[in-house]
Amino acid sequence: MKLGEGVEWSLHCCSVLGTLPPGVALPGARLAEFHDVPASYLAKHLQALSSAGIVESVTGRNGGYRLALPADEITMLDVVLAVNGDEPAFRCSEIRQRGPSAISLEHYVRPCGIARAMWDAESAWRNSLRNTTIGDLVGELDQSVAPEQIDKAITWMGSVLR
Amino acid sequence: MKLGEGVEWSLHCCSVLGTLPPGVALPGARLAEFHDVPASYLAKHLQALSSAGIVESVTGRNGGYRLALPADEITMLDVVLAVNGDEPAFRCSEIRQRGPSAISLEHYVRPCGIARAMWDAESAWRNSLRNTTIGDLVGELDQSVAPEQIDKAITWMGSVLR
DNA sequence: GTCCCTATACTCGGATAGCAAGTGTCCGAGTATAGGCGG
DNA sequence: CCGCCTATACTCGGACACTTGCTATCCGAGTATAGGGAC
Repeated sequence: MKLGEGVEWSLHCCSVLGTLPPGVALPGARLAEFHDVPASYLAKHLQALSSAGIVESVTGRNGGYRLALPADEITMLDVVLAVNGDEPAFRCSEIRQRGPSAISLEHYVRPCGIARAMWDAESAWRNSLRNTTIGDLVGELDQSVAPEQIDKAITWMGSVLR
Repeated sequence: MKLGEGVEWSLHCCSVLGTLPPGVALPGARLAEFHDVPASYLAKHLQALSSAGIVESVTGRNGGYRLALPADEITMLDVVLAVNGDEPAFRCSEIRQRGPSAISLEHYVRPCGIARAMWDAESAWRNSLRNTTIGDLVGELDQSVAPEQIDKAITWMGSVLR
């Protein structure tokens, strides 16, 4: 079980976009510069976010990305699934239907206990992520980020948005 | 986020081993045959379970694998972590310490909200898996497996264990 | 001064290589058993 | 008939190829803007 690096980047990007004034877009290249990550690769994930309807792209000059919904209506789960794919982590291959003790297919009506337990665990994981929105992340930035860094970020943002 | 196939195999193997009389060992090749999976590859995961102290190997003729602990003392989480690695799925690369708004290292004392939320979700996942033991899985086999299949499995097992 | 047109520069989007990890396989080291031999 | 010894066959354990998916990159299509020119 491993989560791709793009998940972290995407969540940070959404947080940044959530701090912008409504309607203002930030280019992908600027988002990459702000986080010091490869711009070309970040673009791939921003594309996924765009396809999922989480961010929307503004083309042309002074274009970029901006949140497609209010920050409070975007959950962390939405972002994670958009970037990492919405397939469940555990996939039951029904190996109980194979081997020397297999019986006719019609007897397998109830999922096996292993699959149920794994899916329950994944539901717990998803529910936890569903309980935090991008708006929550933005709201607690002043608690986890030093004021000095916030000032620098605001200054940089002002020079970029122009 | 994707869980390797070996996780499923390992959990099923532990369930099977949990049904055996105490002290009896089942060779990896028979476990593979019972589940109809590649024996050579399953051996790799059984090795991991052995290293983790979940199963113990009995060498030589009539050897094989058996649970190293009572089935009620082995949680699903133990098995999953042994096979899939115990690294957290989400790894914070501290990208907030990079880019144009970075400040001196000493200001980053509290983990960022994103990492905290991701870790909380993973804790929920782990806690859920911790609440189910191999013994629980064995105990509910008669609810999720048809009696006919149980009979066939017992018959096969008897012919193999000799 | 105002409006329109064009060229520009900037944006996103998808198609294209490189690499790590999971997947699959193999052969060698070690051991408990089965059978034969001697007493 | 009983005990010992040896050869065997079977076990696990680690070292070696292959495939999938994540990582990283590039170039082309499209558009809002900026500037210049005409009215």
